[in-house]
Amino acid sequence: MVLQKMLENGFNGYQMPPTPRAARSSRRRCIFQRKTDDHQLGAFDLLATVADKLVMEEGISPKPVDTFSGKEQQAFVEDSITDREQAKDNPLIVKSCDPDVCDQSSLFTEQVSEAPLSNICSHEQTSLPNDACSWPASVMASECSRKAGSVEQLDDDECKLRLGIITKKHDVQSSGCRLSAGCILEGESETQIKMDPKNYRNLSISGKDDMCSLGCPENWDRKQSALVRSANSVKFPSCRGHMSCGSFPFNSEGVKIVTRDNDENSSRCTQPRNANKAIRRLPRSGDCRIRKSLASKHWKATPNLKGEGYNANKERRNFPNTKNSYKRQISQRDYPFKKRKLYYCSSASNSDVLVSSDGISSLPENDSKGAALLSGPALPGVNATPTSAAGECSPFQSRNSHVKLNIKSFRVPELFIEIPETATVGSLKRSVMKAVTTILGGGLHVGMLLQGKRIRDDTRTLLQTGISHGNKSDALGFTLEPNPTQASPTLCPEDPFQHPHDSPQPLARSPPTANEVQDAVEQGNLDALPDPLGSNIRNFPESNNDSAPSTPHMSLEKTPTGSRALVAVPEKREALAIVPMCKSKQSDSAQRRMRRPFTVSEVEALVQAVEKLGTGRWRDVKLRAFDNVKHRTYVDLKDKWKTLVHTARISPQQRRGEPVPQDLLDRVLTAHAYWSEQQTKYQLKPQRSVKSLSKEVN
DNA sequence: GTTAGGG
DNA sequence: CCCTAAC
Repeated sequence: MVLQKMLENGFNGYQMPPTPRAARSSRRRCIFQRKTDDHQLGAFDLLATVADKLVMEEGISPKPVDTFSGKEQQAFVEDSITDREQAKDNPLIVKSCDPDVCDQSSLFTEQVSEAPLSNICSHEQTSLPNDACSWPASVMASECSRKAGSVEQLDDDECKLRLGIITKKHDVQSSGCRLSAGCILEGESETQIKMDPKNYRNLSISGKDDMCSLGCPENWDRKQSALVRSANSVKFPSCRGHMSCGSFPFNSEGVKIVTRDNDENSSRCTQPRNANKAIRRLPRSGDCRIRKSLASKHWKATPNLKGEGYNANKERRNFPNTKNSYKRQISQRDYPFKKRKLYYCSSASNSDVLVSSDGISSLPENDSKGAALLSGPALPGVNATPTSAAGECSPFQSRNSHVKLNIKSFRVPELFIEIPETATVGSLKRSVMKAVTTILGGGLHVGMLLQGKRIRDDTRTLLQTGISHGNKSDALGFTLEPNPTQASPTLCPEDPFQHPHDSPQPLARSPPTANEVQDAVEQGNLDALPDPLGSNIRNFPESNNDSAPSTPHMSLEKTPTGSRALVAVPEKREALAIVPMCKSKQSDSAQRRMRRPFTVSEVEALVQAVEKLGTGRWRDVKLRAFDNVKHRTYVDLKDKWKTLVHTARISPQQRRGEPVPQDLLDRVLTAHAYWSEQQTKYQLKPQRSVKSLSKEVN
């Protein structure tokens, strides 16, 4: 029995009660109660269970429509009955109680005659006809779209999984229908597509604090549910609680993005009433500039922590732990004040896909639209009865030829957000929210990847496509792609700082690699900016070059967790199951520091210091000549000296960059020769310390 | 944490 | 500038 299998595989969130053989002519309501410790299980698990149960015990094919009622802390599943006539009047309803509310142990189904559907949710606009189960997925989706008021059209014979995902969108965008994953597998008891509980948690945008975060654990059992609605409008905040798996809280109107942070009083990023507009129209001030850079593997945060007095010792004190942290901090401080590209690395989970059980399906470079990645490889956790493979879409397929897919979570596309460092965390959060909603709000398309290759032929069966049960779990992947026609990526069209090429065009272009992004940031943007040091050069070397002159007022609050974590992870959101971002290699490496060529003044100061202190005492050199220049570490000075020596030795024609006065180069060679000699002497005569030598020099 | 040196 | 071995 399927249920049994599920239990064996750890899917024990629900206990199936003895089910009364309900007369199909009556409306039934099954109430599932979850154990508290299984609260992380998502609605999809429930639905899968229900679907299986229905198939196994009732012999009925679930109808791919379900609704969730977060407000009531319940999830409902409406299933059609094979007998259309009966089904029409007597839908089977499966209800899941909120784990926090319901008793843990009991789980039962009850036959409820004449259970008023309307009490559960407004079905009129969300339900598909009871015979919808017999429709081709595309038809169903179309119908769903139609009912939902969406223009979304699906390709014919689209995989039902896709259907489910897409329709979920409708569910949020309007009062549209929603397809349950469990129902996707119609007619086959063995087939099940369910969300992995753990990953399921990574799917949503938290509604708890009205903030966009990825990885809300309890998605459907929110106090407020957008799904319980009477009209087409969905309230954003409530809706968010439901953002499970493809259901994005997006409303065509009346969406108000509210963050919990009240620290932002600025009006620069106010929330427009219209979500789409909100996204498109960011304040003229240009503070919010959000660009999506496609699909990369992760988000990076390039934080900038300025305003902290600097000295080497302090630097060390502040970042005593690791070299990396030290480096990272320095890096953060180093970022130019003018334009800052913040890569939000909310978490690996945000960016990382979720794919199959064991792996991550990488997003191919050519998968341009892949903003969100959803992959669903074979589900290892489920006992498979592997056979050949078959298209799950077809109810007529052999019973034994089904592919089991497990969609653990999906990935939020990489966002490119530019925001002034004077902006508050609150505004930043809102920016992220806008970016996310912008990308997702336009609707989603689902793409499929097999072995990294995009599957474009929707008419082929899974078997023909090569998707079989024996596939490696990471072979198959799904991508959730923003709908190019609806998404309004241009968040700040009026932003004076936004150049045409900065406009998000995520949907159409290939996802840039991390390097590409970086290049874009550094070359296209950062480097184009005036040298921040330029105005400070005169004060060199004693001046505090690093204190971003142009932002004297800046009072960027330091983020405890560092700016890299800025976004995504709200400090106290225990609920957010966010995978540590440091998992990925990319996110592991901090953003490379911006290149800051040494100025002649700096070179002079360096040469002078080295002449006095000698080589090999870079920390002292740093303290002596660059003590208040945050962005120059002793390693930098050492490196610069190295390059200076090299530069001095090559012909002027070979030199690049800002020319260093020959006299300085001469001094470099002289000092280098001298100290090299001293070093040699030191090695030969250990009794004479380098320090004493330097004193002699002084 | 610093230094030295390769990349 | 990054990385890291070596100290």
